[in-house]
Amino acid sequence: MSKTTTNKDKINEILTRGVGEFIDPEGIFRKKLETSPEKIVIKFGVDPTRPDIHLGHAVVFRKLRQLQDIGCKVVFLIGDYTGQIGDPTGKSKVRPELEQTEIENNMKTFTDQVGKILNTKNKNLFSWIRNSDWFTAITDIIAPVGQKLEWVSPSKIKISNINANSSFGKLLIFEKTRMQINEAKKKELLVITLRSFLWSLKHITHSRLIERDMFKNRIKNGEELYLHEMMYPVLQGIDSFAISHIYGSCDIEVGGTDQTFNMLMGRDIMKMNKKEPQAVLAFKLLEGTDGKEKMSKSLDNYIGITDEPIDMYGKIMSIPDSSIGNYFELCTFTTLKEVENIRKGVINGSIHPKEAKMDLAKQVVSIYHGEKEAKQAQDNWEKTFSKKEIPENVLEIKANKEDLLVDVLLKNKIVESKTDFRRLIDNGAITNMETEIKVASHTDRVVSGTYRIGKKRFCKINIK
RNA sequence: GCGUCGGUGGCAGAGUGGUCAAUUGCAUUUGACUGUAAAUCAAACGGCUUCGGCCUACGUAGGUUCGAAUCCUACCCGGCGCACCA
Repeated sequence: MSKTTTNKDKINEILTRGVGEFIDPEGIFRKKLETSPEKIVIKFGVDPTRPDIHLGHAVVFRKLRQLQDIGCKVVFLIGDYTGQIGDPTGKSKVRPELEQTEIENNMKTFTDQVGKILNTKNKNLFSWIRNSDWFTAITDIIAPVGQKLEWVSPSKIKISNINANSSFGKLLIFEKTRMQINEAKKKELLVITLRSFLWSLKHITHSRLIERDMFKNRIKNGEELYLHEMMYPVLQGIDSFAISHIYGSCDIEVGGTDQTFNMLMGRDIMKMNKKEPQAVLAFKLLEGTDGKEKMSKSLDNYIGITDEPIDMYGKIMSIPDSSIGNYFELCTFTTLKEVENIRKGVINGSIHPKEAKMDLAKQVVSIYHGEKEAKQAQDNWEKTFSKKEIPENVLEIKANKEDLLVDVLLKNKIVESKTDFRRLIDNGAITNMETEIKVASHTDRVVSGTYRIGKKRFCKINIK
């Protein structure tokens, strides 16, 4: 097989696996990907408030990694400015300096996590920028009261004691905090003013906006539709234009299928600004461990990529059978052909769903923690749940022998409250695994040993 | 701005003076069955308790009453309708 064919296969896989929609009408993106991938800039929008990454996000990141591997550059777009508008409190003030450090800290933990999947070190392959960089107006800047600045001109002339909230002070802060100058080394600033914003709006019709399903449904149900919500797709589109301007191009935007409309809006806005419109790659959404809703932190049905191997393994084992196929497709490297076989096998009964899930869990844990850890997690899982033995790595707790069991468990946050503890006792949910005796009284003193609380909670109590 | 309806436990949503820690559904927890799956069945689901009770909760603050989620007053927030608009 020649090199080009291998690449074509790879590219095909990238553009189809787990993909809900791929929009590239003129085939420009595909062609560029085949001929000069190192010139490609990929935009990915990141919510600044959500630093914990789960397998659902990982689907996209893994895809981005594959694109990096053939030379594409990934740009994270932090929607900090647009995030503030959506913020219901509406009280957050723009304090660029504070925010800059805060966001940089967030991004640090974020890139640390993402770094498990993506290459976030190589500047040719990775960069990030926040959209407040071009949306913030100088007058938006509010410095802490009384803050003073000093300015040194190119000819070494010093001006001290500048009131940070004066126009000049704001200008200095503005200039100093623009990432497009500091990071992307642009000489001229791109700033979206009301004028340029309205100019963009001039090209977008009402009917174009309400094509969006979500908007349509709201209108149909007689629900409210606020103007700022309608502006979101426009702002997101302007982001694409901005990235194109700052990084030279913005060839494709990736996101979940729920973002398709917004991402398409970027094409319109780029066209009207005489930029090459981005392609759009929308991913199927991964369902959570409940198998119903999409994976999200707020629904508590997520599997974090930094979850301990044992937890990760266990959570995957608890997904419903109907999700096995999707998880294989979206979370592993198993070939699509093989995934199809597994899907069919599980349905017609030739593959035991439990076996399929164990394979799945092991593969996923391997990706994030390595094969050795995955093997251990599997052994531990089998030992604990198939053979009902005491698991490894149980939380160990020290206690005094006159302590009550309730207090020990409560102190270590294993039970929520004393009442919670009573309920568990009444239901026979707490067992000493060594003596195999169920704890029957609310007022028992601690006995050393390993306890099982319900199905999933374990702890080992050592008496001092 | 005027009118009107409403704000209840994680969510949805009953309750309109005492029997209300508050019907019900979803979610959650536990037990049974299993493959720690789903489905199903059973139970629990504010906190503390010497198991008698006690304390805290129905937007916020007051008031009426022996007694308030329920009535009154003010305020805050939201939906809907009407009007107005540089």
